[in-house]
Amino acid sequence: MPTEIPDIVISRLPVYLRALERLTQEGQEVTSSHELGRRLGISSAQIRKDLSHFGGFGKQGTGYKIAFLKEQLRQVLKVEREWNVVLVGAGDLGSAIAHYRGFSDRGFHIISVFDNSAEKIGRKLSTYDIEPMSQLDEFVTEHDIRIAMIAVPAEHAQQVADTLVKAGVKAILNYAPINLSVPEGVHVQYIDPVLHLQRMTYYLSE
Amino acid sequence: MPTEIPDIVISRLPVYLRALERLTQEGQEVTSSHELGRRLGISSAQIRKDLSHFGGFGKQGTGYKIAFLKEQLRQVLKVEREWNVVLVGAGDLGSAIAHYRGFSDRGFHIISVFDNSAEKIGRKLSTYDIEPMSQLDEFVTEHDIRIAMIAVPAEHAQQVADTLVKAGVKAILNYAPINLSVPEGVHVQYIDPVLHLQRMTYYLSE
DNA sequence: TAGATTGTTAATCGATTAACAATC
DNA sequence: TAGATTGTTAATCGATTAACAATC
Repeated sequence: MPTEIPDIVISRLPVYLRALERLTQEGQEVTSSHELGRRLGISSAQIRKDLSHFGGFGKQGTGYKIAFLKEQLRQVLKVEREWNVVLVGAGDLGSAIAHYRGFSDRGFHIISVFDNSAEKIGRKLSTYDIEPMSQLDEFVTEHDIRIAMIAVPAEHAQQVADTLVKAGVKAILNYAPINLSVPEGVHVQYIDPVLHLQRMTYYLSE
Repeated sequence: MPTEIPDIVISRLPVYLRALERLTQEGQEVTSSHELGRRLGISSAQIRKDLSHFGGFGKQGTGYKIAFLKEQLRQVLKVEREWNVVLVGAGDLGSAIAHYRGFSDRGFHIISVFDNSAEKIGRKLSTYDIEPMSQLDEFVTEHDIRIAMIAVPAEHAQQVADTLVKAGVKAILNYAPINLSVPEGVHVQYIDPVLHLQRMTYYLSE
């Protein structure tokens, strides 16, 4: 059995992948753990250790072929494929998310948007028709959706999450400023920009 | 001298604060490390240990008075005051940020928006006039701005960061999908939603 | 008083780093 | 071959957890 990879290692792989993509854009074809580490502010030892969990991707003396390493990381992370996701919430925040190009550029396609406000249902949000929440369950099941984004007010987020999980969603990107409780096996990541700002003000002098 | 508080402790305080605000909304006045831990999926010991870095905020036998603890955490984090921030980048992403209410609701006020596109300058973005990048330096200096948000394309982000730092900014919330290099004493937090999605796909079965 | 929960110390656990043999 | 850099093991470091005396 393959030994369990620590979550913290997995969480760094997308950062490595992003840096490698940047290096490619800059026209580079080979890199080393030292160069990558310098760019990311991480020790070279950590990068080598992290990568070694998945195999030997480099060559002693020369480093890593960027194209190859990128491909390997994409496969490990399962982002070499395209993913369909649903977005729940068509308010200010949902609207911003729906208009953001970065998701489909990088393989995550929003295929439907849901909201419970009678006046929004049927209207367009970016290129999407806003669907009623009552159809969320059925839609997720039928399209075998694994990933959802929640952009509803905090007080509805848990209930939306429950519906999503019941319908089979296994990964939730939660923009509501609240911790969700989900069963084992369901993954949640949080985005709350204010929280990031609050992590920095501590260090600011008067 | 007060012993150095680990960054990881600081990074959890806003999460505690957010949970306490939620409890207040639900009408609760007192809580315990156990209850908080259960809500957040964190051990009660960790919460007590984290809080104890800053003083004894609770009472044996009864727990923590929420209003008091919130106030203490706000002061520790320096979010009991209001902060002015600048936003650089008025594209899709910058536009979404400018329209987002959550920042000023929680004490972070965007007071100006900058972009380098000739066609955007002078136009309105939400309630803001878009200013030319050439005035960024002067504006930051004059208004003694400490916090900035970067929402420009990856290839310009480092250069924007350099300008900001030179003008005196000490905290950057970076939405561009690239690692910034900044001098010691300048803090950067990153927001890249795709990266969060990529941290979950690893765990999804075929 | 009895029950509950804090604040803190000591023990455990896990992650990071240092170091180096292997090898390109 | 000499120089460079990987992959990996062992050592270090730091964070989390367990446990409990103090005390409300």
